[in-house]
Amino acid sequence: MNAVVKQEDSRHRLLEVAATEIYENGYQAASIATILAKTGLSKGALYHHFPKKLVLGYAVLDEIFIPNCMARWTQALNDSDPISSISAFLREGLACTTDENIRLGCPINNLSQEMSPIDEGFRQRINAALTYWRKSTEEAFKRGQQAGTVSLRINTVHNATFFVASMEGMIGLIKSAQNRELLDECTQGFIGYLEGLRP
Amino acid sequence: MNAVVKQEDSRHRLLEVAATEIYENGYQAASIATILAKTGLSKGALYHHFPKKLVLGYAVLDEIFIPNCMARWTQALNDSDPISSISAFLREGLACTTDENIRLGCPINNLSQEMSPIDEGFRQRINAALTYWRKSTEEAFKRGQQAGTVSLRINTVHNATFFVASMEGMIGLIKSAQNRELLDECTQGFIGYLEGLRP
DNA sequence: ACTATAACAAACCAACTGGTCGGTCTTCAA
DNA sequence: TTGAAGACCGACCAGTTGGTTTGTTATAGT
Repeated sequence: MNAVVKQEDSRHRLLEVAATEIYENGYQAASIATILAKTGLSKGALYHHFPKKLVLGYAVLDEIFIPNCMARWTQALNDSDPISSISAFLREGLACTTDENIRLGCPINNLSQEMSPIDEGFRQRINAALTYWRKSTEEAFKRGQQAGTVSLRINTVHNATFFVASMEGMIGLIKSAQNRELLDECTQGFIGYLEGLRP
Repeated sequence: MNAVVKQEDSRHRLLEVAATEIYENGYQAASIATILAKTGLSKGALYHHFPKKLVLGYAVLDEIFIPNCMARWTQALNDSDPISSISAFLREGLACTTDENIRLGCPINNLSQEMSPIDEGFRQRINAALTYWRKSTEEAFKRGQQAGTVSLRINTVHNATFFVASMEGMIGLIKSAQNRELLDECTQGFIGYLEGLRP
């Protein structure tokens, strides 16, 4: 019993330390040695739970990054007035963005930019997450159209895709600017676009 | 004389091979050994022209990536109807985007995401380029307002920032999707947003 | 002709990379 | 009591990393 707890403990600790390490340095530059140092575990422990570094990377994506993002988003969408709720989501994001978030951006987007071209496993996982994000946004727009809060003249597919792209782009832009003001400006431009989707 | 030519030759070759290597793998994962192999030059040659890998990286950014991007953009902007010219730019981008572009995205954005958090030299260079891009877009919007082709009710700063963000985001999104159709959808959503900025 | 210097070449280096392997300790079922 | 398996340790490995050093060749200025 205790052994099982300890196992789950070690696996979890490995996963979380690896997540922050990958978030800070990217997957390729994330060093197994430093992950082990920060967990206090040994190489044997890591390679007992994960056969390769790649598998550890996939696990971080599947079990930490993607669930985290999805939770926050789906929670913000169940509404018949998506434009308002998304705007609120943006404003809330503006408020609760930490300095670390500004510096490091979105973990999924980071991995996407780094790994998509060179590893299919990463790419497919990230693409699935982004596709889900696009689809759920698209459905939110459709619900808005039915409820009369979104213009019937807009194409929900196009705008959902553009929305997700802009979202990732905004976070990325802030990363190189490292400037909160710019995040504010961009958010206002973003909200302006969203308001333009009303009937 | 011949020596000078040869020097410029070697430096240039180094720079260009390094550029494609960095474009493919990112800066950190770009291997000096493979760059040398592809140029046919020796380590002595490289470290004669560039004292460190970092300096080579900066040079690639300063002398290849940034000029390339700037040229294409400023060329697209000198117009009193920026919305039309930007839309045309997007449509042209849609048409002339190679498979490699789809797979690898925008070199500057790649470096931005990878290096901004961990190296100030990269960050400042990229930020300067993006700032220039934002400012020139903002001025294009202003010119449009004076010419009556852009609504006076929009905030040019906010929308210029949002535009640049969306641009980078779109390229990034396509990278993980690796899907031309999605680029088309996103472009249409993008153009829809731009059209909404008219009076 | 002489010399200084630019332009390379290539052997060499310490540090680090992800990954392996033999062994140890604990837990638990038979 | 015994045996098997899970959990973990840490020495070890081959290969790679960016970077240095020593040496050679070619060219330009004097």
